[in-house]
Amino acid sequence: MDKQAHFHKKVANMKCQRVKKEESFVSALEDEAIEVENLLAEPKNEHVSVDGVLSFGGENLGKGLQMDDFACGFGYGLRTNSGGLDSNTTQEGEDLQLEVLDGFLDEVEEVDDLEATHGLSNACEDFLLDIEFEKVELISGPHVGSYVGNSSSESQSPGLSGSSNGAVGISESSTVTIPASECKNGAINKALTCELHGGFRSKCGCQTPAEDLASLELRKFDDFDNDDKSFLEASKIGGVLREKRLRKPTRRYIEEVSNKKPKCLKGREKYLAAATKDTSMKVRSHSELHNVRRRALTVVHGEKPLRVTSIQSVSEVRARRGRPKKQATKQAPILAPESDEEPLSSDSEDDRVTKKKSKKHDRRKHQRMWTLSEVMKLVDGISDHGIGRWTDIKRNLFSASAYRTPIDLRDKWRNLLRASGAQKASKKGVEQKQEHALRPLPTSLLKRVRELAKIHPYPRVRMSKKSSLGQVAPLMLPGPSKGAPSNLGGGRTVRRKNCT
DNA sequence: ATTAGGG
DNA sequence: CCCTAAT
Repeated sequence: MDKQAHFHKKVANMKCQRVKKEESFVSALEDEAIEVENLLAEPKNEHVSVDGVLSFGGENLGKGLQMDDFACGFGYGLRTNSGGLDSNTTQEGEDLQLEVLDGFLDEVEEVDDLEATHGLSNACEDFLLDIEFEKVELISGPHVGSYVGNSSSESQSPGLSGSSNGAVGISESSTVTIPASECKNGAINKALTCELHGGFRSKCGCQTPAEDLASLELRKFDDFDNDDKSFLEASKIGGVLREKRLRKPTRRYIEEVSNKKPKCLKGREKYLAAATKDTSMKVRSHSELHNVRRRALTVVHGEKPLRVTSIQSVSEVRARRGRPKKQATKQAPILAPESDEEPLSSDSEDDRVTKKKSKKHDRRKHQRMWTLSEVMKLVDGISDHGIGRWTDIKRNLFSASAYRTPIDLRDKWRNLLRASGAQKASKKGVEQKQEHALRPLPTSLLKRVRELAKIHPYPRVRMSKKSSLGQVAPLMLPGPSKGAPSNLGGGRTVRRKNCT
C-alpha cells in the first residue's frame, strides 16, 4: 500500500499540473499555436491515463468501453490543456489538487477546446478502441470491479458519478470530471495513472504518436499486478517510447505545426494526422471495436452542433491532406470534394480507413487511391485540354475534388503511361505487368491511355514508340505540321494544343 | 504560379 | 506522393 500512497501523491501532482496547464493553455491559444507540439505529445499521456482510469473504474465491461470513447475525447481536451505549461510539474498540495480538480472541471466546460477535442477523439478512436479491447480482455480474466467499487465515484465532483455510468449520454464536462475523481480516489487507478504519466512525462517534450503501444502495454501491466514491478515496466516502456518519439518530426509535419493562422484548427489537424498514423499501425479488427467507434462518433454528433464543425474539419484535413488547395481550402464544402466521384462519395471515412488498412506502414504522408472514374476523367481531360495543361484539367474535371492537385494529375498520367506500356515497354515483347497489376485497368481505359500516349509522349522519350502506330510523321517535331495531324490509328480524335 | 522531372 | 528546379 505504500505504493498506493506514493502513486496518490503523484496523481495529485499531475492533477494540479493539468489544471494549471489548462489555464495557460487558453492564453496560449490566444497567442498562438506555438504549443502545438507539446499538445501533441502530451495529449496522449493524458488520454492514456484517463483511459486506464476509466476502464478500471467501469464496473461493467460494456460501460468501460463506452467510457473509453468519452475518455478519448475528453482526454484530448486535457492534453490540450497540458500543452500550455510543462515546466511547473510538481506541486505538493493534495488539497490543492482537490480544489484544482473542481475548478478544472468547471473550466473544462468552458474550454472551447471541446470542438477540437471531439475532432481529435474521432481521429484517435481507433487507437482507443484497440486499447479498450485489450483492456477488456484483461479485466475480464482477473478481477474486474473490485477496486472499482472502492474507488469512490462520488468524490468531489457533483453529479459526475451518475453521468459516468451513463457513459454515452454524458456531456464532455461530466466525462472529464468523472475520470479525474475516480483516478484520484482509486488507488490502483492512481497508480496506473501515475505510472503512465511518469513514463510519458519524460518524453512530453517531443511529439510522438507511437504511444498507443505504450499505453497498451502499460495498461496491461497495471491490470495484471499493480506492484512495483508494474511500475518498473511502465517506466521502461516509457523510456523506450521516448526514444521512438524523438526521431519523429518530419519536414511536412513541422511545416504544418509551424503554420501560422488557425491555432486550434491547426493543432487539431496535426493531432489528427498523428492519430491517424498511429491508427494505421494498430489496425482495428474486431466488430466490437467498430461498434464502439461508431457510437463514439454518434455521441459526438449528438452532443453539440459544434461537433459537426470539428468533424468537418477532420474530413477536410483528410481530404485535402497536407497540401493547401486554393479553392478547396477556402470554403469548399469539406465533404463535397469527395462526393464528386461516385465511388468516393459513398465512403468518405471508409475510403480513408481502407487506405490505412491497406498500407500499415505510413508510406508517404497519405495517398488516395485513384478510382476508375477518376482515371477516366483524367484521360478525358487530357484529351480535351492537352497534355501540359494540368491546371486546366484540374479545374475542369477535378475542381470538386480537393485533393488531386495538378501535379497529382500529371503524376497519375505518368503512371498510366507506364502502366499502359506505352513508353518503352512496347519495344520488348514483354507485356510488362499491366496484366497482373494490382488494380486492373479496364481495357477501354487502357486503350485510351495508349492513344493519348501516342499523341503526346510525356517523358521526353518520344522516339521509341512511334513504331507501332507511327503513321504519318515518324517524329512529331515541333512546327506547323504538328498541329493538324493528331489523329493516329485510333479513330478517336484528340485535339492537342500547339505549343508555341 | 505552373510545369517538368526525379526520388 | 513529395520535393526541387526551371519557366
